[in-house]
Amino acid sequence: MAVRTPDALLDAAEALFASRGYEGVGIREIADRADANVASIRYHFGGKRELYVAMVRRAMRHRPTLSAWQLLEQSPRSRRDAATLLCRFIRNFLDGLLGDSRTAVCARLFQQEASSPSEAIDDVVRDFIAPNVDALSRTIARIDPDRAPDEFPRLAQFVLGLLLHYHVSRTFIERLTDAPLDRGPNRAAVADDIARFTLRGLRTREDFIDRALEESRAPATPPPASAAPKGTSG
Amino acid sequence: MAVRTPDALLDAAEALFASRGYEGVGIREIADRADANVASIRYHFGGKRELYVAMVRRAMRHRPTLSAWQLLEQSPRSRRDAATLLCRFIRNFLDGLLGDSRTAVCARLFQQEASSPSEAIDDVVRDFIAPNVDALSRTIARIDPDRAPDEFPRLAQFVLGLLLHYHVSRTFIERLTDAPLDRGPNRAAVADDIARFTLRGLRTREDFIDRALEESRAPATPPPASAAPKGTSG
DNA sequence: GCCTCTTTCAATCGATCGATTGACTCCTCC
DNA sequence: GGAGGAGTCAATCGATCGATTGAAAGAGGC
Repeated sequence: MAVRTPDALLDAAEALFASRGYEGVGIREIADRADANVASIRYHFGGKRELYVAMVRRAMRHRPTLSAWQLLEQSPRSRRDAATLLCRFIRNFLDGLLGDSRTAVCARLFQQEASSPSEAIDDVVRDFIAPNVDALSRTIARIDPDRAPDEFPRLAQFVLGLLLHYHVSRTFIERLTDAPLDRGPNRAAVADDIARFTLRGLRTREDFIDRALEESRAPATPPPASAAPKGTSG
Repeated sequence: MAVRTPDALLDAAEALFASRGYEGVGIREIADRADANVASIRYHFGGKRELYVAMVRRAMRHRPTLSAWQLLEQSPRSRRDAATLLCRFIRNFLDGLLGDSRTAVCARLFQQEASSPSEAIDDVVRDFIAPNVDALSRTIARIDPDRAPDEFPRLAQFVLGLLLHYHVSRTFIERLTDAPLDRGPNRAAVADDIARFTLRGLRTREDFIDRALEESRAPATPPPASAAPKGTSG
């Protein structure tokens, strides 16, 4: 057998719960998708509820592997570098959010936990939201440092709000504009506009904004020199 | 009898579906809350699904009565007036969203329709989202007119994203900051920061921002003189 | 071979779901 | 007073829900 039953159940539960919600999915469908027996859910997890909580916890623990958030682990050395990094993050995050990646799944679970919290909500905050808001706050502090320290988390929420809106309200936005967010050109234009709007909100000089947007389109590392910023395990 | 059974069913359905979702509520609970019999749902609407759709349609048709959106029916005569109006709208909208008003119910239904659309989604777009985005776009066009016309709807989405984020992610934001958004001071601070962030994103002059925020705290009509801008039916 | 522990499986549990029935009450019109 | 439609009601339908059972299958130790 390729994967053990508990993992297969968690995978199936993640896909189904994320797309149709807790009440919208029955344990039989989960078991079928996982090629397992219904009773295996009770055997391995205790019940439907416990499976859901375990699935959310696991999904949130996978946060460090999401590429957009990895970007924010860098420490930009100047305001301009920080602005470039933020542009890169915004584009990367939006790509993950509107594509079919794990970011979208996380966002959907995030949304469900927000509207009806489960026992896993503490894990969602601790393992996912708090670290991400921290990292975003730090980058923002580099861009617009002349603020009281307690302002940065709120500004981080603003950036998150702008981005998540295109996930939460995607159905409506696509219906209003008749422009699908699936493909590249429209999505890239949205990312650019969000970046511009955000940098202006962070009091970035106009010429910095243009340069940051341009530099953020370069492939990998922000400036040519300096040590490689990779901090992941491998 | 105070209200007719169909209205009582719609009222009960609105409260229950908005808070727990379509799958999370049974028709018996709806009927109980409405002091009606289960069979009355089938008799008056045809079934659970039809009741839900009728409820959403009715809720969206009540949009013009939401106070924040009424504000945007004004036509500000200057950029500064427009900025003041936007500040007022942001504060008013956030108050409705985080309070217990009909705005919050609409937002919750909006959210559910976005994540799993029903047959009522066209009505949501036509009766609620499109007019509101239009009104917001027009105000934004007054504040930052030197843009291509197709940019304004997107900027309106940005404002909506910033605001709705405090509804969608409210659970997490309150847990992160340990500051409840129920009462006034914190909520007002959030509204001020959103307004400042937005106006900067709309390239408003800094001295205009300060004055707009200050003026927006005045009670009713923006400037002292001029005709009363009320355009509602009554 | 035999015992033990883990895991899987078909079958079934009681509860609840939305839908539906047929009798009953109430009001109106003739 | 009686016919007829509108609306309400308790009761029940089959289906599905999550939970649970006991037997069967597999793996490892002796």
